[in-house]
Amino acid sequence: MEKGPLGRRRGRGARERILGASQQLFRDQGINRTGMDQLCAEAQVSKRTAYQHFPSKDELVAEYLRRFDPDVMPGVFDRTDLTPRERLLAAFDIPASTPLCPYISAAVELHDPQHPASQYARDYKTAIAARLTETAREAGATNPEQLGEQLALLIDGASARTRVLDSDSFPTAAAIAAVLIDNALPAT
Amino acid sequence: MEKGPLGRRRGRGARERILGASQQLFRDQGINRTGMDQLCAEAQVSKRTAYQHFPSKDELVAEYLRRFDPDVMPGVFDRTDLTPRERLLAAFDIPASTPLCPYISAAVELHDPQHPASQYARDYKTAIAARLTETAREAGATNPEQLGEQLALLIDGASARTRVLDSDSFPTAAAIAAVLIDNALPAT
DNA sequence: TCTTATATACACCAGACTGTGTACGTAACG
DNA sequence: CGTTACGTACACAGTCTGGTGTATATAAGA
Repeated sequence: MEKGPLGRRRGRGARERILGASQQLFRDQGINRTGMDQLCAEAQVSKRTAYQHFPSKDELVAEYLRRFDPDVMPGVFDRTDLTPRERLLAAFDIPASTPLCPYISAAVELHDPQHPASQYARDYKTAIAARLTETAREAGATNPEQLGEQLALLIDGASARTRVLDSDSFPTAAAIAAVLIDNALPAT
Repeated sequence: MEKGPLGRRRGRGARERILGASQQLFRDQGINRTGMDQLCAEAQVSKRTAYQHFPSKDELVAEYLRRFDPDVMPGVFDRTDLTPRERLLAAFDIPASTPLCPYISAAVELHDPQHPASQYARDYKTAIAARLTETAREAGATNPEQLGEQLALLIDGASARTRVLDSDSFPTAAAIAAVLIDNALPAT
């Protein structure tokens, strides 16, 4: 078995299997309803091994959230085939695969702003708002910070509402976004 | 002890104390993190009594949500001293007392659309949207249903974002609401 | 080869959880 | 008064939880 560019992955990759199972189970069942026994069974990893990689479940949850960025909004902001305005709207084209932004879920389930994972949740939310702001600036918005923050709020609103009502709310959010963007751009 | 208009309240009102403690603890700590032992201690009720009033914790949670309506947005929609437009905006004047809409919290924590309480959560969300729609119609919006749904989404977005970021997002939502309302009203 | 890190199987712990069984008060109401 | 419904105290069952101890296998790297 070849070793990767980093010194890691010498064993059989138990750590990655654990994180993979975490993504699936934490999203499908929630964090609190997923026990370590079930998680280890799903990952085909002994419980002892899991606790050799992660000192506690809380730390595993934190790492699960830290690893999440690549999956959400994968290339929306990097699509050069779209105008900045189209890129802002593309952020609302979510194929209903996401049951609920896992960061909102985690913040509710953990219920403790001091939890190591809660910090990652805030960081991620801030990062998304920053990218929206950046794109808004490219689009020529008069107040990019405001527009970015507003669009971020729309995304979270659609996520939450989709979860509670069990029906897709992103189209509604996209409609609002279109209005806001048109209002924020001086003239086209 | 006089008996009320209904045949109820013959005893010493354990049921009301239980529901009162539920409101406080479920909101402050979350549902899953609040055990029945703690809840009964807070309500100064024996655990046996609690289970004589509610067949299970799940049913207690359902009743807790069912009883919630009066507390949220108490008289916003009934304030005759405000114009319909002002009433729509007043819905975003939330004094940061609400940590997170308990219905969103419950939907995330329970994590089961079949749960008896999840139905109440959907009902409540629908009711709020309906009242917003109604007020939007009074205000003369061209598409009241759309505006009502949009404003409801803003409230949920502000709730969720306030929770995750630990900072008040309702002003942002109010700003969006003002834009949407102005856009939806033909002319003033 | 031998050493060392990684993973495994499996039993086990202490605590929290929801929910119940039992026997006992006590206030209301006829 | 006595009856009846409500409430109490307390122990306990059964289960799940996160987390650990121990002894053993296996593959990588020297």
